[in-house]
Amino acid sequence: MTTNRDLPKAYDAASVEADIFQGWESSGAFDPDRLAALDARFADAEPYCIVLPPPNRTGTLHLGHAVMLAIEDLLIRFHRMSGKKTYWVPGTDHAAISTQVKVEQMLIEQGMKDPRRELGREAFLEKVRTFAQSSRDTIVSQCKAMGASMDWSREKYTLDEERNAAVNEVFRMMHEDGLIERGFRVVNWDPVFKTTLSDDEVDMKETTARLVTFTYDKEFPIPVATTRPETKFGDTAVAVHPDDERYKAFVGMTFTPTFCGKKLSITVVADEAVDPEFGTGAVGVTPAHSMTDADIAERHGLPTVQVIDQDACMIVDAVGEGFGGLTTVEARAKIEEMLSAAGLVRSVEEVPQSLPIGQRGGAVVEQLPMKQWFVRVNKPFAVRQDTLGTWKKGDTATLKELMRHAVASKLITVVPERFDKTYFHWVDNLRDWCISRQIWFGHRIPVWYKGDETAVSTTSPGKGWEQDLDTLDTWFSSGLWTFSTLGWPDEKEFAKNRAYHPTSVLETGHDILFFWIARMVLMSTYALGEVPFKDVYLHGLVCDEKGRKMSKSLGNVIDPLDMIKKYGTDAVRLSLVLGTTPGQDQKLSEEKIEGFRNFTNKLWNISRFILMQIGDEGGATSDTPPKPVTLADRWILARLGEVTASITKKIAAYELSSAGEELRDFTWGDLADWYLEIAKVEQGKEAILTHVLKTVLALWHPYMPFVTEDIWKKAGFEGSLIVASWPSQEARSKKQEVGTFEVLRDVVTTARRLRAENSIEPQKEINLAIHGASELKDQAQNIAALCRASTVTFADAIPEGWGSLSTQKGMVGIDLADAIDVEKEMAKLSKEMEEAEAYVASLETKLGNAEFTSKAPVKVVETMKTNKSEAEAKVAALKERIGKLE
RNA sequence: GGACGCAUAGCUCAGUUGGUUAGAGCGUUCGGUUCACAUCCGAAAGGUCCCAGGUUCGAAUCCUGGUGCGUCCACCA
Repeated sequence: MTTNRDLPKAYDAASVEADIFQGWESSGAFDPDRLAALDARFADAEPYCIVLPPPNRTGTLHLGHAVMLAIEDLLIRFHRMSGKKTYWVPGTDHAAISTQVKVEQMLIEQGMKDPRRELGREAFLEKVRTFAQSSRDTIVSQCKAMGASMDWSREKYTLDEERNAAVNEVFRMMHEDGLIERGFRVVNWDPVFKTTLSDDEVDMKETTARLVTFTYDKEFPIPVATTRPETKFGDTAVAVHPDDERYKAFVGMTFTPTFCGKKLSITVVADEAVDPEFGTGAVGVTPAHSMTDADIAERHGLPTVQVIDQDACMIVDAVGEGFGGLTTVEARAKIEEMLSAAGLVRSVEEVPQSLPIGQRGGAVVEQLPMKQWFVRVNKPFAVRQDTLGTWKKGDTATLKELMRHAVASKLITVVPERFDKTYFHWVDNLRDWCISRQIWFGHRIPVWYKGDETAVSTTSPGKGWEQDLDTLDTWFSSGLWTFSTLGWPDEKEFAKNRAYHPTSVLETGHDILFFWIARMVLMSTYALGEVPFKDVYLHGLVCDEKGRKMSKSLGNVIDPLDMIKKYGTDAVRLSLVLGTTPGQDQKLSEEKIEGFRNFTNKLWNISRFILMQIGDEGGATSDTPPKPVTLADRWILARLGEVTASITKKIAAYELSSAGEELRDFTWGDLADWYLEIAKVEQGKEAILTHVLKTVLALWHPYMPFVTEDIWKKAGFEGSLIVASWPSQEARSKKQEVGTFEVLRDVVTTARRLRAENSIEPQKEINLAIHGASELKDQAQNIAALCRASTVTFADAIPEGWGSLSTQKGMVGIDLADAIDVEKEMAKLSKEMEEAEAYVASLETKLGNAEFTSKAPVKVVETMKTNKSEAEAKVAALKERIGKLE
């Protein structure tokens, strides 16, 4: 074996990462079917599968994606090392409207006025496809830069042929089951992009509006209030609360007022939805332009009159003279003017209002009645197969019930758990899902019409059939992602991958719970009768150091690639995983990344030191832990076992941050600061050092794959770390060893403090006396080295004239060559004694309390007793010392 | 309007079923040319665990109420 164990002084991530990644990829470690060729233990291994939440092909990856990749890669690497056959499915999302809008805006910036009209459907789509392709290339290279160990040879795309087959099949099935229907209903309409939007694609923007209270005409008895006077041409009723005494007499009556030159037919209806406290307690009902009004209209069988068209203009035929063709805003002003002139306005006030805004383009969304395709979430249907262990084939259920049950039954576990509630709330309030879009980029609605749309087909279209021009909501295809990527509906292909579904975990940002997670549950429970994943892990959003969302307009965006170049991928990954909590938004600063760059370098130097100790020939490479010789050996091996067991448990429980922090504290605080320092004194530790290094590199690998793999190779360890075995968690209950070592630490730290307090030059060697830690008698050599002492004596008392400090249960002293300030020394010791006595007293009180000793667990009482005797020993030592000084 | 989250050292955050004297990183101060590392080493200072009650032998932790900040959902015309 040729090794090059002379590492440079500092780790240089940029110079090695690309090669390391290349090595992994070509080795086949990312491909579940090639793992067995790398290590036999994968041959009949349990499957572990994550589907990558496919990034949108709208540009480049941001820190949110980086978090996702860091966490998923961590989980994949952990499970791969643990011996699972890991399959991380990569892919991208066409993101229909987002991508189309983006390209449209780019073309407009390049000088086109109306790109869609100018280019036509095919030429425009070609532009979109070109953009999507280049975006995809960028995304793939960014994923690789993050070290993501997914198999790009199996890449999927939400808009490729196989996924289209899945989309068409699910559509066909749902249509057959009556779950997808075409209907004339009020939908969200974006008048700028000229497409419908789902409820989830509409945001509410806080503004103020003029609330006008008026009557339709002089004779109409009930005043109503509105912020949208222009829609009032479409009013077909006035609704009041059933218990409202003011209006009871009018309920059931129909009036025919003339509103701004147009004759209306207004029926007064009683409906629970009306709040009698608000405004006049009466609502003008406009079924065509409000979903809530549409609901009221349905309950009372009221007609619908549309007054606004798809350009957000008034419809000529439906409105009063002079209004046809005006925009809604123009019409609004004109109506208020006319009402006012006619003396019909009771009051006008500014009120806060939430305006519906299209999530992508920012246009004010109109609610219009249109003929569209809907997924019926509340409609009972006969399930196609045994479902979720609860419904037998043929049983009746609704999609909403399936969605609810998947999580309520704990078939899916959500981390953090509290998002259950959010999910249930969303599911319970879900309305039918409008899935047809009037944009061009996306899956075509798989429906063909003949004649005057009288004949409809969802399968093979013949001659004379025309396909629906609309496309599907992008979430329809992403909802199928967990199984469409595994080959469904192709039976042969899906059979090959069957063991991977349900996938192991779905990891994504909590902001996407409704859009995506819920829809995957819907699709999977419907089409397969099973959940799409067993666990859901939701990470928080990445904000800037002030807690603000990163955005281009604020100029606070941190580009992951910049950070990777500057600090290395491992540092970026650590900064995104450690110091975070699932579901909790995190603040990220460049300083944080820098701190973790320092840690990667620390690990590098720990390795460098160990490799120098081992030398080119030395060091056992056997996996069985070597025999410890000294206290420090026993301690480090015990701690290593403890830490391995603990972080294994934590990672399995998704406590990724905590596990990483524990490992960091061990690596830096135990291994580097103590064990390696002692190794400089106690020679001949090649075997243990090698074992510890191998174990630590393996434990760190899921978190920081590059530096660990680099060291592994340079150390000449066998094979590739990516497929090395996860360290065994052999239980090592060596509590007493750990305890004794803690005493050593305490003594050394106290002696160092004593040095610092007395301003003893660092190079100067001291004489050290230790009182009350006789178990350390065989550690004199280590203590001497760690404290820079020329002599170490274990004494019953600290000699007079020496400086001293108390330890946990005794004292240490150093020879100050009679340069001691007795008064100062006394003051210091008295203070220490006071504190120690107070502590003893408080413990005495507690231990003297019969209620405490009888009710508290034995363990707690025992620890307290130990503490008390230690503190008492300390007090005794202090007392003696003070006595001497006096 | 509803739901959820957060509030602990100057800053960012841990604190896992309630249990010793509440921790870490960064920052600060002091000291360092110790042959792995100054991207480092040693030491120190720094806390009314948001407030008020309650439960308990015992509360940062559980309960009630309040305050401040944030997120999501709904939305009153």
